[in-house]
Amino acid sequence: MSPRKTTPRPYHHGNLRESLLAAADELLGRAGLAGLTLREVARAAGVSHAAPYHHFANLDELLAAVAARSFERLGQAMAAASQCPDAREALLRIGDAYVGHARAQPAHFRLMFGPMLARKVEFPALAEAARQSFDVLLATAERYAPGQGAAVALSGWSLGHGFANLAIDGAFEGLPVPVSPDVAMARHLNEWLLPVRDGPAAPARAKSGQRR
Amino acid sequence: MSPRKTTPRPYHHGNLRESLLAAADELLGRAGLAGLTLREVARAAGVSHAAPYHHFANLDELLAAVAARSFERLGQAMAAASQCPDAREALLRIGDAYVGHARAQPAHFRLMFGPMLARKVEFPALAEAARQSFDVLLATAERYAPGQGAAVALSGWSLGHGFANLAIDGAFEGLPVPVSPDVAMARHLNEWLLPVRDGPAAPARAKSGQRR
DNA sequence: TGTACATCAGTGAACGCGCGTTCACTGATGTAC
DNA sequence: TGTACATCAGTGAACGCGCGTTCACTGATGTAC
Repeated sequence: MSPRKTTPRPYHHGNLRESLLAAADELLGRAGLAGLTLREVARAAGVSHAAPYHHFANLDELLAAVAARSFERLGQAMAAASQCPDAREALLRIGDAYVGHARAQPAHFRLMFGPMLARKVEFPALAEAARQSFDVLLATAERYAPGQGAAVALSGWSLGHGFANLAIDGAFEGLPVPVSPDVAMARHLNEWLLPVRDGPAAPARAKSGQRR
Repeated sequence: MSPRKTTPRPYHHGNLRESLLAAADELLGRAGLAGLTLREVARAAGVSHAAPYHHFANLDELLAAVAARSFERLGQAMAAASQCPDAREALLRIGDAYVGHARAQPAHFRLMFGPMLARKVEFPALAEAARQSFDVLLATAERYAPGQGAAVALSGWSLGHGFANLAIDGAFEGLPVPVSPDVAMARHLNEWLLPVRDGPAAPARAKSGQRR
């Protein structure tokens, strides 16, 4: 058998778009947001740095695609969590999934809510993926507190999002209180936000914090 | 009177460090985090781009100093809000100050919780300013719910921080629920988190969301 | 009060870097007949 | 099944950019005597 030096890379890749996205995904986790450049992605995918331009108009478009994919994964995890029959527990598990996602892939999390999200009008796939994630949360919140789903969803989202960001940014380090930046801690705070309900006939919450 | 072309800038500036910080502060608001470069700061302060190196070892040190100043301003606003005799109202006002600060200076807010905070060990002034802000919150939370200050503080911080971030990142735009990314909305969610207490003898909250 | 001198705080040229993007090109693929 | 040709998806050189940082320098300031 004649020794072939290296497997000759086919001139035409076949599925470079997917390969680029996969490479970008991996690179984002390894090098962070600042390390996610077009040239570095091309390098990781094993093609010349000009090749990506046949699949993405520019860097922003690739970033938006990576962000959209992350949102899809998050949405799927949240949807799975929402299957729990008990609405309150479902909300808590959604929170677990959210914070878990942020902690497992902090750079992805930052990208998802970074400058691309503000330009979601330009990137329909990203906007759609983000909306679907929110829909899962909203539906479950509505199930938990009929008629007050929006308030519950926004409170829970804010709390989970804030905790996740503070955790991955290291804001909790060195604080004079016992706090671990993990999912268990987030759930504890989330439970605080979600009183156990008596059942379908439970009295609705007061409008403006007048409950006790 | 002989027409002097321009007021001759003195070779020695006198207080360049302060001028650089002020210029950086202004620039951050105008050009965002990505626009905050050493060269641009020097330009804005009217000195050569090498001059800052006599006052800051490198870019990171300047960024950390700007972040520390922002934290000091936030801490002062929070401290003022905490003066309210009613502890619950004081907590709500601290939240107002927090979200208001984020909305008024989103780029500053991002810098404060950005990569510099994770390296707070290297920047004592930043760590100190951040800690003082948290202390204000913690003390007020403890006043509101003696013995449970930490949980209240962390819940409120997470909620306010998450809301602020989602608001300035544009995450609320286009959502299928009525939500305005402003201080009033944040206060509404915060009230949800903080039940009205009966007084010093009010029953303590259940440990794990068992209240209703 | 003068003077010599060390130190301080600026200047401007220069370095190297990696980036996004463009361009002419070329090899591979698909298709009409 | 062959063949001519259009289109597609790569390559590699090149452009210009602004950045952080370094360096030798110089003018201004402060101080010892």
